Amino acid sequence: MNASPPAAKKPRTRIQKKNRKTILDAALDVFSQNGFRGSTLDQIARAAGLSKPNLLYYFPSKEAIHVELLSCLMDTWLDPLRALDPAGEPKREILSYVRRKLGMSRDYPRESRLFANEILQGAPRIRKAIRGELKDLVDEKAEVIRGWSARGAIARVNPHHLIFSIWALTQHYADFDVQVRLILEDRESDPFPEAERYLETLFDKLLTP
Amino acid sequence: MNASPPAAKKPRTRIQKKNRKTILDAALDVFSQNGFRGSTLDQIARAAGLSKPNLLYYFPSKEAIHVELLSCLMDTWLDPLRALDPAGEPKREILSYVRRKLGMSRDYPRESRLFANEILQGAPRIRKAIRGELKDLVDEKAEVIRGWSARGAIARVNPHHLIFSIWALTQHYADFDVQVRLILEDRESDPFPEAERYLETLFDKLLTP
DNA sequence: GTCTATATTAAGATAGAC
DNA sequence: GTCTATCTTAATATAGAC
Repeated sequence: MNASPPAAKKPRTRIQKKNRKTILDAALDVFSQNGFRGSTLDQIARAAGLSKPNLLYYFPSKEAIHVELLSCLMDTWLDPLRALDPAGEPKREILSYVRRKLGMSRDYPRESRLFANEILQGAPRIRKAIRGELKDLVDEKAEVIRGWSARGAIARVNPHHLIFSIWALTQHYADFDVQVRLILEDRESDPFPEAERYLETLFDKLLTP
Repeated sequence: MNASPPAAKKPRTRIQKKNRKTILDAALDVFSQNGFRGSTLDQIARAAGLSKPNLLYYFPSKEAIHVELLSCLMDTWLDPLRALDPAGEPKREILSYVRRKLGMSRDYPRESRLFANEILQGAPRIRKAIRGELKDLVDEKAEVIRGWSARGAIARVNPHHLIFSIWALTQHYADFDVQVRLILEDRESDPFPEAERYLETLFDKLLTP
């Protein structure tokens, strides 16, 4: 059995809350760009405008900061899928999900890259959350989509792979942002408007029965 | 100006060639799973069955191994797109490209993750190749696809985003393999057959005029 | 060409003053 | 709560024997 990592200190005073937020935001910057092992406490401390020992006053270790970030953000990350409404108009619901998810890539690219780094490296710290709450949510929504397919409201598609494809296509614009921008350099200074049109067409055609 | 990293030693004897290959293969294992900074020479040496100083007899530094890997593999990585034939039947050509690219994710997931790690972290070591040979190839093939669209052989789509979507959808099955398998655990032990069917349908519908 | 031993630096974490 | 100084370990790289 592995011991669970030491839990982060519970915030009490106002100043503690503020500093913890500052640290987590700086850590998100650093971890999302360099991965866990590629990031140093020095970088995070500098980004947060605090000293290294002061970081470790608020969090017991570098690992604890990373774990805290991942678990805090997991919830936000799943919100767009949670909002998929079984009672809504099927195709509109899925297209809205695509739009919300692309919006996350545009507005929260750091979060996307944080998760991408973690999963790419075998998801050592969020395996449990993936097999647990993430899988449960996906299975639940896949069942909804299967129902829509079955009654002919949308085309027949494998619902799990449909969800994967939405993740892949939208997160690509955050995770591979550098590459996308380098390739489009002389064409689109902001790839997102075109991406939105393209993905709308793609999923509209895919889902039309 | 940055000095360019020292070039790797040119192989001369048979044993040198063999050892360099062993080292690069081991390094691919390690770098693709842990990223550059997350990997250590110890890990690579152990995986290669050589001592650490022996590694540094063949390559001047850890960085040199990484650079050599990336530049050796870039070519292989672009082969499927190079094979897209302007004289072929348009939809069939694109669907074949998708199939080849998905095959790369299945057969060479380490290479996919090596590039994903690199790009995710800002592509510090392959920026030039992206703006150069990669962009040139993409622009060239995008022009081919634009021609196919214009003459009505396939539907009207943004060719650059079409190429991005093929990358995103196929590489997802290599880069996020852990997540895909954890979620499909009780359904598909091998995600690739379903992925191939799903992607074939998706691109067929997207491209039909 | 390959190894053991080691120099050198970087990074996570702690001690203890204020 | 915050800082300076420091301990400790791990990692890149080198020296030098064989």
